[in-house]
Amino acid sequence: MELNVFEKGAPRQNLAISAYQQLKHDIIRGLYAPEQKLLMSRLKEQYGASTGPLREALSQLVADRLVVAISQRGYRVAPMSLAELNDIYDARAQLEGLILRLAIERGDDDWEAMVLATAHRLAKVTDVSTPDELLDIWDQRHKAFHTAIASGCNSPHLLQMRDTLFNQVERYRHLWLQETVMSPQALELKRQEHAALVEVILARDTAQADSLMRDHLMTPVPIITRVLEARGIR
Amino acid sequence: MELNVFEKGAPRQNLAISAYQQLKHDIIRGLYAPEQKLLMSRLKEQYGASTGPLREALSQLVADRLVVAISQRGYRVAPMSLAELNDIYDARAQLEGLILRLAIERGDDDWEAMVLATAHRLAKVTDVSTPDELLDIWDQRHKAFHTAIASGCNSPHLLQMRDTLFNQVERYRHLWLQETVMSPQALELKRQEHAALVEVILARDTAQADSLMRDHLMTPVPIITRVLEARGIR
DNA sequence: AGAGGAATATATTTATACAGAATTTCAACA
DNA sequence: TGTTGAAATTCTGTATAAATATATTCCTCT
Repeated sequence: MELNVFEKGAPRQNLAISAYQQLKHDIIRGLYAPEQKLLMSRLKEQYGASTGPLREALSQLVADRLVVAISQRGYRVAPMSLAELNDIYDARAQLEGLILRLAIERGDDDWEAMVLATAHRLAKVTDVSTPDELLDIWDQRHKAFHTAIASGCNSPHLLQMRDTLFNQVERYRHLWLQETVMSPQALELKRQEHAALVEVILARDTAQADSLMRDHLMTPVPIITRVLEARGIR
Repeated sequence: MELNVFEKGAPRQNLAISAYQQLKHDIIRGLYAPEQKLLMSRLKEQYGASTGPLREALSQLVADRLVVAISQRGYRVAPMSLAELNDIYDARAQLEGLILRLAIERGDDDWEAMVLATAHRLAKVTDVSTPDELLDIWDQRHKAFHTAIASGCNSPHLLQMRDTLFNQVERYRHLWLQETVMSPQALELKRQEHAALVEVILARDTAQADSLMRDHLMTPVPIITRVLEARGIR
């Protein structure tokens, strides 16, 4: 009998797909510098795939705006800039605000329950052991919390756009996570922000929720700005 | 000296790129039915490219959500449904509303000038000769008008999301354009809607503009619904 | 005889290796 | 210093081979 590693319905792994996932991961984590050339020969040995699948993976990363392609001149990691940082975070705050207002308008009881549940899981994350594990689990539950809130808007296409934008944000956001080592104080502050968010959301206070969400999303920008400037990126 | 056909910065033509553009065009124009299988062998002779470039083109169409890929089972044209129609148009109305509010808030004098200019070009489109040409030119200037309005928001990323969503809308929108043969009356009605939009936009009347824009964008939905139902799509 | 299911055959996707075209590099020279 | 022109590198596309899925045939059992 064959051993079936994959979930039912999940697409079986291609070289193109796995190369795409790994490359994306590595670019977001800053393994390759912005504007660095992505040499086929290097990628081939790095990801164990040949030109065909790799070009396919790179095409998708171009669509994600994490890579730029110049015909006959290969692929490069997309540049980073303060202008892009500001625009991405602004666009994200605007979009997330829109989605939140819709969610408050459209969300049902299941949605409220989901928001409460994910908020609770996030608040309880202080218990775990090592700092590395803490950061991983906190980030994962933090994403789940915000995704739960957004899901209330009930629009697959708006949520898809939110995802796409998040992919682009994540490269900048990673700089923030590296910088902020998640002190107990910072964690407690975030916990309070989230609690406040939950409260106004469940009270269906659109204006207040919108405002809190914006502030919550924009806080990393000054820190990331500092990091980028320190690296000579303007 | 080399002859340079292309704009500065515009990517030079690849087989992958031209195959992508043609395929996208053909899918939007309904040349391939929803869920129709896209056979490599057929695509190869149709677009004069071999598997490599074609897979690359198809990858990008998957990112555009115009094509779906199933591992080891090839590519299919993305399905269409009433649910998707409604969600796409809703998401678009919401996003366009958001962008319009920001444009009214942020747009400068150049923006106002551009809105007026493109509105004028659109209003003057009745003069041209054949009906086919009329539809082409009207559609082109109509897009330019709405793009000019949106550009005021001053956010490349929001405009990029708008573009992406518009690609997905266009397959449905094409059904509407085919159905509405652009009678002089319909054209006159649209002209009035656009004039009203320009007026409230320049008056910076956010609420009114938002409301007019929503109505303007949502009008095709009932007609497209009828067409889809007539084709047995629900 | 007809339905169900294994076994075979065909078709299709996926990956690789190679050939041709374009670009970049780098040294020689004005 | 700047330019020119080969050599090397790299990108782009095709042909081919391997893996996988789909269709067909044929056999068995009720």
